[in-house]
Amino acid sequence: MSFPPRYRTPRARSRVEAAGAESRAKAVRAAIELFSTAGYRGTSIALVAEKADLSQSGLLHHFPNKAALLAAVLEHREAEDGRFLAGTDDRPPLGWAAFDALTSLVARNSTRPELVGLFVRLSAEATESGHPAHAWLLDHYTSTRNWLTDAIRDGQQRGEIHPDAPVAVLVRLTIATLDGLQQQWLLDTGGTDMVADFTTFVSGLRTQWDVK
Amino acid sequence: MSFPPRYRTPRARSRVEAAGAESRAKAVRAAIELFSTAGYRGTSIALVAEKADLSQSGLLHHFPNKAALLAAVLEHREAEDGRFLAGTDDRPPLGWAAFDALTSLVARNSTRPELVGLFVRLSAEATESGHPAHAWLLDHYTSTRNWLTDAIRDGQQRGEIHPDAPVAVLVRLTIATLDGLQQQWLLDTGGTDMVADFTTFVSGLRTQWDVK
DNA sequence: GTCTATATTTTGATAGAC
DNA sequence: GTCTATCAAAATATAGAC
Repeated sequence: MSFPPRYRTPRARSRVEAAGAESRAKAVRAAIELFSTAGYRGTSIALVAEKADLSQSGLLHHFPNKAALLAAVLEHREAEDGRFLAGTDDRPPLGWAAFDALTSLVARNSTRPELVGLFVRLSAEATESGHPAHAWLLDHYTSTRNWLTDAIRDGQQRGEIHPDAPVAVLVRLTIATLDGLQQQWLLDTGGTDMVADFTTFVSGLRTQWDVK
Repeated sequence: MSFPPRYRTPRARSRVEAAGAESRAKAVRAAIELFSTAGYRGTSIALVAEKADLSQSGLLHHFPNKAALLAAVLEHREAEDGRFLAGTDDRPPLGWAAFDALTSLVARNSTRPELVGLFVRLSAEATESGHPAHAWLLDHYTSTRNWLTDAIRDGQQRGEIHPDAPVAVLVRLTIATLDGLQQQWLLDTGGTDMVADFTTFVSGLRTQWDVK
């Protein structure tokens, strides 16, 4: 984990605590909205506070500083993702099914421009090694890459994906496609269909590396 | 053009003008370096000035404001690109040759992390409609898309690329791949080989859509 | 063309009352 | 938990001397 959890594990709350938690959650939502359009650097905590109907100090009561707010945002995002890719089952999708799961993820993302914006902007910002989300970003890419690598390898072992498929390259290309499509989708005035495009990409992979 | 040119067209300069132009160019170079790591929003003009061995006001003598500095940076980038994709010939590469030209571009980029960083960061920042580089970014994507679209269509007409190839989708996927690989390349500690990955992508396209 | 000095705003953060 | 008041630092920009 790149950021230590600042939420306590859920438990029964007194009424006062519940009110506080609500403000906090409101602040996180506001931060997501603003970070996703102006980025982390581009949004002031004052603006987040305003959007959350709090004073600046009221906001800073919940987070020691701006970086902590970002940490909470990232945490929330991961939680909302809720291990989406793990599938509704307990078992993660493997082989080509992993690509289907990714397609579902794209479909879901295309209804959530805020989350896409958040990710695209933070990904670019946090490439810098000093950025407060740098560790998170590294972790995100590493785990995504590992997950997809394992899925493809499993497909090869089960004779579903061709053994000659260059796994590492395909993993990087797939992730690149996902990221790049999001970038274009954000920029476009609604013209591009991420799902259709990614589907085409996947079917290209299949025609080349499917064992049939 | 999204930004009006602020450089005059080259001509003979007096010695005083030459000194001024040198400071200006130095500032642009410094700005590129800083924008490419911390982004536009993340770098102050004071820092750019320092890196260019100028006072802040000395820098602002050449550019009315920060946005103008950014405009000069973008202009410089386009100039340095020097219509790289147009090829060394007078004629732009068409059909599969366009993808070879893109591969060359990737190879060139992989020796210039500053330019890649600049583009990746600005692309993400400038997705926002209020950003000073927003128009530039739109223009950049539009012209790239048009160029590649025309190249593929030409390949189809000459019987080099399969007529059933979904041109618009391939264009978006190719651009997405380029952008996404740059993102990963920036993040990585030197592990990924953009050129090799993109080459694999292109050969995938060829095996699927080449007319042979 | 370049500098020093300064004005103005914005930002992140703290202190302390309620 | 939330607010008002306040601070110190940083950032953009301008004025005017040289």
